[in-house]
Amino acid sequence: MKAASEKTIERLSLYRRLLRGMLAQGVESVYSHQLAERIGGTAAQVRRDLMDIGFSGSSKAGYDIEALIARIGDYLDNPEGEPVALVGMGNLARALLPFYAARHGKMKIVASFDRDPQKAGRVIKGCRCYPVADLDAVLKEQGIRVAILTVPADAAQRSAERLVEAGVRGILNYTTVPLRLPSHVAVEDIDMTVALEKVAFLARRSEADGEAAV
Amino acid sequence: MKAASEKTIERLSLYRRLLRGMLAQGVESVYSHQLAERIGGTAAQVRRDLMDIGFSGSSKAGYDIEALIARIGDYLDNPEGEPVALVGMGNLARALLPFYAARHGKMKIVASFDRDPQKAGRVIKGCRCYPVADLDAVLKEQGIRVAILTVPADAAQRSAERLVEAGVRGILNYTTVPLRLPSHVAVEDIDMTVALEKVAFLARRSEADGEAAV
DNA sequence: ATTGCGCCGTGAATTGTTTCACAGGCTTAA
DNA sequence: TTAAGCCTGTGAAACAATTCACGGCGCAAT
Repeated sequence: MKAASEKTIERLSLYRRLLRGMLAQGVESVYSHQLAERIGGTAAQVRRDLMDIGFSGSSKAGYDIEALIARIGDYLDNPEGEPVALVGMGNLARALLPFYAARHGKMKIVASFDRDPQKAGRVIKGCRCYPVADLDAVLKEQGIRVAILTVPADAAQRSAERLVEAGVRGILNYTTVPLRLPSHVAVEDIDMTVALEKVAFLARRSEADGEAAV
Repeated sequence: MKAASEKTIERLSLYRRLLRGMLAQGVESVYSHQLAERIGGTAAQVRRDLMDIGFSGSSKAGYDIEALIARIGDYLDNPEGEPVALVGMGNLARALLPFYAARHGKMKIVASFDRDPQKAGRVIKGCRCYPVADLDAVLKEQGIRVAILTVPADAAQRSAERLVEAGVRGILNYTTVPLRLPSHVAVEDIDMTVALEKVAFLARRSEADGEAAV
């Protein structure tokens, strides 16, 4: 059982979400090919992923869903819980908040920050918004090590650096700026512009291929 | 010059954005290692990507920024322009709209759709919102082949299928549901939950590694 | 019992992506 | 005009991820 790859991590998170849904519907076990079909992958890949985290099924009933959810939790989650900060309380952040707030489990947005003094001090959608000046204090006090970055592009790099100084070790970057940070900080970019251009390109390309194949 | 990989497509889109910024600042040319530094990659990778689209620089001045932007445009963009539909006018969509509206170039959100009759018929943030019943007609009339999906999870699969029936060939999926669609349809998932869990996990793992290395 | 079937676990092969490393070109300087 | 330096373009090597393919197990049916 060697360290799972990043791709595997992503799929584990996805498996868990699907499994929770299945469990809620009363399903108790699942075969690799069933799970594969739901995520749009192959059965071998599912088996490989679960092998990577040392989880075993049986040839009879496949994988026990409840046990698998638990195992994925053991593997992915911080047992202490994971407090998260939301930095930059703009429109996007406000749309994201209820989304992440509805999460079950360990991950929880416990504080937000904004430059605008109008916002700071208020409680927005159930989340206390602090002025940026308090960033260091709040993060340290609450032991926050993961942040979601939704500030305007021109503030991105600077904000990220402040976060790292305040002890943050993982940043989910909704900004369009590629962050330059020390390598011990994990950054995950969600680049909505790139994603849209990519899908448009692929749509065109797959159409062209289709024609070519006729 | 064989077909560029998906990873390369993503980077091309990113290069272009950075190059536009550089050009706006009066920079006229760039070396592969400079571009690499900005995206957090290697010089060899940049050169390989540009080679893939048949773009050449010179050893003297590196790559001509203006020409490179143009070349990437030729490669990625639909010369006819690319009208895009936004399906599901919730909070997230409203936050995304101004974001995508600010795009330069070919890509443009020209119509949105919502189940709620209150929203349909209105113009929200400069984008006309139609009732879902008109989906087929509007998409065909405007020749829309790319859509951004921001409906609630329980409507995702069904909405996606309707889009495909109406001629859509690329979907940017903000939903948490993995879509099951014919393989000629390009789907790009933006899974915000998975991304957050991943970054939290990587943050913890890299910390653990750091300790282990001491 | 014994045979057949379907599924898991996994080494090996394959496919895809990144990095290495160097030839060749242009430029500057002695 | 020769030498040195820095950059591009690119085969080849290295690395990573996915898929293949088969042994083995457990159940069901004959």
